[in-house]
Amino acid sequence: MVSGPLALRWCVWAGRGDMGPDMELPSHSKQLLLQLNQQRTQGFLCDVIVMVENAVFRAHKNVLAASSVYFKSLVLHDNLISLDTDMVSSAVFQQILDFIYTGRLLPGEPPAEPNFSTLLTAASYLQLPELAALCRRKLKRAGKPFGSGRGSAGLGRPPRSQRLATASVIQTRYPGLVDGRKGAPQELSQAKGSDDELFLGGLSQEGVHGLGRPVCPGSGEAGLGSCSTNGGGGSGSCEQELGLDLSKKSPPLPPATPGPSLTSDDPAQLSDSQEGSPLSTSAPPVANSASYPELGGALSEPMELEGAEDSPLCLLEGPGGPPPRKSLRHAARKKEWARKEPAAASPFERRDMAPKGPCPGEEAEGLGDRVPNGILAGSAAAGRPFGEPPYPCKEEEENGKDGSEDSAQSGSEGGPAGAPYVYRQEGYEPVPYGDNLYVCIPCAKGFPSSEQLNAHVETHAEEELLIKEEGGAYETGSAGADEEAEDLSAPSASLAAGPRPFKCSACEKTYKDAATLRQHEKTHWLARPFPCGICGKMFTQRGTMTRHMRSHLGLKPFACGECGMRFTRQYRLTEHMRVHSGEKPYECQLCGGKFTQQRNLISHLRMHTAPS
DNA sequence: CTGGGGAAGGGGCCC
DNA sequence: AGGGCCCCTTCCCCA
Repeated sequence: MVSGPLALRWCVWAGRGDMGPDMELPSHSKQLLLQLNQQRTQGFLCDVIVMVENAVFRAHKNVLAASSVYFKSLVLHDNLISLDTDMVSSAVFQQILDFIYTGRLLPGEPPAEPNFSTLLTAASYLQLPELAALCRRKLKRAGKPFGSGRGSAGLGRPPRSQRLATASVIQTRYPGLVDGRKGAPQELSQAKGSDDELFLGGLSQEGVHGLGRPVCPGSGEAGLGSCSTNGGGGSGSCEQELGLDLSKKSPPLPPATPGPSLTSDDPAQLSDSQEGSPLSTSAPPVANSASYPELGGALSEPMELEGAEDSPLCLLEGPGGPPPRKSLRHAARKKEWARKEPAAASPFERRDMAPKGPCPGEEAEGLGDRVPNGILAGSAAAGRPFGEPPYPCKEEEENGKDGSEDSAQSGSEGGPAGAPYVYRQEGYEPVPYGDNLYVCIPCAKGFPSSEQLNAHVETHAEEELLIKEEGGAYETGSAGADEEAEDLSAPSASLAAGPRPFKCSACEKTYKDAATLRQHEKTHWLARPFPCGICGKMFTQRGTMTRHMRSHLGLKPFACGECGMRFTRQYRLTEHMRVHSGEKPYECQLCGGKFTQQRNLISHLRMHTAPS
C-alpha cells in the first residue's frame, strides 16, 4: 500500500535528504509529498479528521504520524482527533497542516506573514520540533522575543464570541472560494481553511441568517458526510452547540508533553521518529500554497517539480484518477471500496452525500442560549502553564466529566476487553501496539496490516457466532422473529415485564424509572434540545445526536470481517453479517418468505396487507 | 417500466 | 451515555 507506514516513513526520510541513500530520482520526495498534499485537498484516502475549534481538517494518519509523535500517538487509536483550542486555533492549524504537507509556511488569511509566535506555541504543543525551531529562527531574525507564544497576541484567533458568530457553514474550500474569501468577513475568513476544512457550527442566528444556510458537502466532493438524508429531511435549524466530543474513542487528553520543546532547538530532544521528520526547517516560506490548489492540478502546483508526469507516484491517485463518489451508490462498488480501505472509515464516500436541501431555521428559537459561551470564554486560560496537558472537551469538562477517564483511560468504550487505551504522559514510547497501526477498535489490539486486522475482526464474528450457538440456536434470530410477531400482533406486549410506576403525563406510556420517563417526555417537547453541530438538525436525545454526528464524520468503528465494510453501529454489523452467513431469521407467516432484515420482513408484510 | 427483494442509512426511543 | 431494537426510507438489482 503506497500510503503505508513504511512508505511514508521512507518518504519522510527522503524528504530530508540527509538520511538514507541518495535517490535515483531527486525529485521523488517532492513529488510524493505533492501527491499526498493533493490527495489531502481532495479528501482522497484521508483517514483521520482533526477538529480544531469549529473547523474540521482531513488528513492522512501516516503523514501526521510521521510528522509528530504526538499525532502518532493520537492517530493510532482514532479517526477523529480533537485538539486543544487553547493551544492551537483553526487558522494556525491550517498553516501547520499546510506546512506538514508542503514543508512551507504559507501566508495566513488574508495573506500576511505568519504569526511565528503563535505558530511556535502550536508547533510546540503538537510536537513539531522542526517547525518550532523554524519559528524560533524567524522570531530571532525579526528580533522578537519568543517563548511567550500564548501571550495576548495569543493564538491569532478572534474572541470566542466572535468565533461563535461564524457562519453555520460546512465550508469546503473549493478553488472558487479562494478569491472570494479575500473580502470575506473576519469570521468567515477565519473559518475558511483549506479544502480539507469543514466548519462546524457555533453560530448565532445572525450568522445563520446573514451568511446563508449550511452547505452540505455536496456530491461527496470534500464532504465529511451529508446532511440528514431522510426523516429529518433538513428540518434542523442551523444553530449549534460546540464542543461535542464526537468520538467516544477519541482521547480528549492527548499525551503531549510539549513544554520543553518550546524553548529547545536541540535536535537531541527529538524522538527517533521525529528525527526522521520531513519538516525541513529550511523550507522557504512561499507566497502561495499547495493548500489552495486547483484540485487535481498537480502540475500547476507552485512546487517546482521535475518530471512529475513520469512519476510513478501518479499511481497514488488510485485507479482512474480521483476516487469515484457518486458512483459508489452501486452496491458492488461500495463493497469494492470497503475492501480497499478496510482499516479506516472513509467519511467521504457515501452514497448519500448529495445535499438534500437547505436547513431551515424554523426550529432555531432559543438556541442561541444554548451555545456554551461561558465555557468558551472561560477556556482561554491564558495563565495555564504551557506544558500542561490540554483540556478535555468543553461541555464534558463543564459537567465535571473527564473525558480522559471515559475514553482514554478506561477504554471501556473500546469493548468488553477493557481496551487499554494508554496514553503516555511523557516522551514517546511505543504504545502497546508498537508499529501495529491497524487497531481493532472493539478490543484495541494492534496489527501491522489491514489484512491482519480484518482477519482478527473475523475472529470476533466467529466468537460471536460460537456464543450464539452455545447459548441456544440463534437466539437473536428467533428472538427477533418473536419480537416481530409481537410487534405485529400486540405492540404493547413488550411493556409487560416488571412494574412500571412512572407514567407519562402526556401519553399512556409507563416506565420503570424516572430518568427514562424524563427522557420520554422530551419526545413531547416542541423544542429539541440537542442540535447537530454540523447540519443543525435537532434531536431529543444527546445520544441520537452524537450518533448522527458520527455519520457526518464517517466514524465507522464496526468492521465486517468478511468484506471489510464498516458500520457506525454494532447492530448494523450484526445485521450485515447475515449477508455473509446466509441467515434469514425473519420469516413471513403468510408466505414463508425469509429475510435477513426484520425491516424487510415488515416491508414485505405491507405488501401482503396493502390494498391491491 | 414496474414491483418485489436485498441491503443499507438514519432517526426515535426504550433499556 | 451507550446499546439495542424498531421504523422509515432510499438505492440498487432483477425478474
